[in-house]
Amino acid sequence: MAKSPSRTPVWKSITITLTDDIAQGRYDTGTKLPAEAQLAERFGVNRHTVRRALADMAQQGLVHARRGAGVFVAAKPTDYPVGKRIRFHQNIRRAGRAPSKKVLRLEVLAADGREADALDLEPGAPVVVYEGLSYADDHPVALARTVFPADRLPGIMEALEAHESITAALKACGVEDYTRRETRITAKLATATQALHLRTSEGAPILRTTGISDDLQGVPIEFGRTWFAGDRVTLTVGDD
Amino acid sequence: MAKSPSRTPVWKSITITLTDDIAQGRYDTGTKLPAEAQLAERFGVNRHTVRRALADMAQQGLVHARRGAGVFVAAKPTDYPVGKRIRFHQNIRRAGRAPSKKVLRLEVLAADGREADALDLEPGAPVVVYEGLSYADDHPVALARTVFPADRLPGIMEALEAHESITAALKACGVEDYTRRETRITAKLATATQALHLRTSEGAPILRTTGISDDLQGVPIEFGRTWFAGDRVTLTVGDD
DNA sequence: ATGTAGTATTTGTCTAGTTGTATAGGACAT
DNA sequence: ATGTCCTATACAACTAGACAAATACTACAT
Repeated sequence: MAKSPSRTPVWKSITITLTDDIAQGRYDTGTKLPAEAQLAERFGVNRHTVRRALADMAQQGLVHARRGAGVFVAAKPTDYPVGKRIRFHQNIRRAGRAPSKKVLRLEVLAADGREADALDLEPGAPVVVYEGLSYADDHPVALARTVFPADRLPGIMEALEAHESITAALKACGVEDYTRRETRITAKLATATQALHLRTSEGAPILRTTGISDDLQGVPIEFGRTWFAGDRVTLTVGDD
Repeated sequence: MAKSPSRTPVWKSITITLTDDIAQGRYDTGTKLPAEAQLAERFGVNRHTVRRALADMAQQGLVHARRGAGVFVAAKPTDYPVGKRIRFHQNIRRAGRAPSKKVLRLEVLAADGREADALDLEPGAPVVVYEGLSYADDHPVALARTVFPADRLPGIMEALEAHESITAALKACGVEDYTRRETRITAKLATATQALHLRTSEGAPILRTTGISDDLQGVPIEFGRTWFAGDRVTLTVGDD
């Protein structure tokens, strides 16, 4: 007897294959996928199993089904440029999609060791902790936890609440421009809460970026981590 | 049977009985056995005891179970010649069996790098992707994924749909003859979907051939991979 | 050309049946 | 004591078939 029968459900492997087909551009945005019955033939499974896979993809916002018409590709995995100038709203808009954000947490705390180190502060200095979700076309793309030096950016808390983008909030605090000093990227597995926010499953692959941004004088003004749903986002590095 | 302590386990006697039933032709190859629950009732044992017997028979390659569908009597081994002239229908017919094929997928897509390289095309040029199952006496023998250059073979898509064999379809597109430039053979483990198509189990050994065919002028007209159920197919090389 | 009716196609939903897996426990031989 | 054989129960994963509902397509009358 073979040792491991079906460790991964069949429907999941179908999800992976179809998601890859879309990511590779074999099915473009807006085009119709083959009918469920045809996909069932192609994969050698019952139609219901294909439906299970498509339902999973629909929940992630990758496809959208219309009864009687077909299943259509809703969105290609988002290309997200990582470089010196990271501006979420600009990036998403450039991809022809509607950016928005939701504040999950906003409070003033004392900086811990690593935060103080990254932001060049005394340990225990007040920092504004922002946690939020970023959306593209109402689909969650990124979960971010960002720390700002409170004393260096008076009014940042109110600005973050009022303005739609972080760039706009920083500008309201007198930061005309800012650039990324460095960005580190690693792969993680989604925790339960991360999965909930990013509308993926616990244990799904996650891209985590860690970065520090400076203002034009080279003074650090932001230290944060961002988590991306790995199967829906492609980080691109290089051209900037 | 009084209270004599049976030296042979119950499950083994079930194996013997069922194996004999198959050998006697009471269950033909490809047909479904009664459900495990019914067999359990017939033998007056628990379902798990029947499963133990069926697992033993499955390991011997006598039967094959499909979750949700049933347990089926496995097909007999097939010899499959590999050489310069590979013609599935001819090969199968020569073995005294009835060939047929089923189209699983037929789409026009953009060629990826390897496909373009193999077919001597520009990357992104249109290719017809064909995926199909080949049968001998209604038993799946091979799972094929073949890529044809769309521009070089006008009408190939309709021809593949209409004609019973690939050779016939190519002839309809003006390809009188074609030969294998090279064939590579490796062993793989069956993925879930491959196993479903070939009626074997995930993780079972699979023979994979990769090949390119040229027309009489030496122009590549086909690049494809074919998967065979390793325990049911013997590839033969040499005489041609 | 245009609207309409009919047909075929496609997704949504439901019910039922089958195998795969996990857990728990009793009987029995070595 | 330990492992094998068998029973019992429950649930997950998948198949199978049928029908409803929404849409797309085609032929036809005007």
